[in-house]
Amino acid sequence: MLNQCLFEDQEVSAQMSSFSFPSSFTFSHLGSSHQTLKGFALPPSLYTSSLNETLFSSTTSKQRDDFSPDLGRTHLLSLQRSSANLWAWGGEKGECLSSKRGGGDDHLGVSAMKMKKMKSRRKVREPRFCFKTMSDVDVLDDGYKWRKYGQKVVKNTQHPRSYYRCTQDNCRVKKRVERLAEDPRMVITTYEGRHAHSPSQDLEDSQPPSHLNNFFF
DNA sequence: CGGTTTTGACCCGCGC
DNA sequence: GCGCGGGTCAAAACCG
Repeated sequence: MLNQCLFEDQEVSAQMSSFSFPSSFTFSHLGSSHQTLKGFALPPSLYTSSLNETLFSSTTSKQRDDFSPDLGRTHLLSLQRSSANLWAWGGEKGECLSSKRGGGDDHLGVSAMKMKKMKSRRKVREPRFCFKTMSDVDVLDDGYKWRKYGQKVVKNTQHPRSYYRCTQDNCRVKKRVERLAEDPRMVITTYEGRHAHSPSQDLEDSQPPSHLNNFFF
């Protein structure tokens, strides 16, 4: 397949299409070590060596019910089916998860408080962008600095999934990396959220383009 | 010594 | 209600 791009979310689709992705997306910085796509980082290998093996996908984390079943996104692995897909929709009813649980904080232990914190973070609706590419290395250099915060062996796969977070302050972008069970040569990289800064070097506060922000809010 | 990785524990959502 | 699977935390280990 060739640069298959799947959008499960109209909003994302609309915004992504503003730069004619994927059929005519261009990499003007091909010479540089990284490339960003309105905040999404695209590993160099993606467009320098294995474009024809790349599958793109994007979602703003709406419920899977919203996904149209005829998109042929079976390649997008369990991500689509994971309960984790439900984490960040926020909005909709405008109610936060913690209020739903109706519990008081008093009986929550320390870790429970932690989880509550996590949940409040999840309220934020963050787009996700997933692609697979053929690569020898698991972690593709996309120009951003990542810190690994977890690794998990997922069922029916012999390769662990790794979880990374952007090291930039105030940047909550995450990505996870795993190899395809059926084809270990393929690396699945899923970005969640959008960088509000430029790649790598910290540049004092960059200048977050406005069109970037409306992806977050 | 500061930042990163490793890894076991923990929590949550979901399906049965 | 319980067990399972996935995502995250955080202490310890590691590394430059």
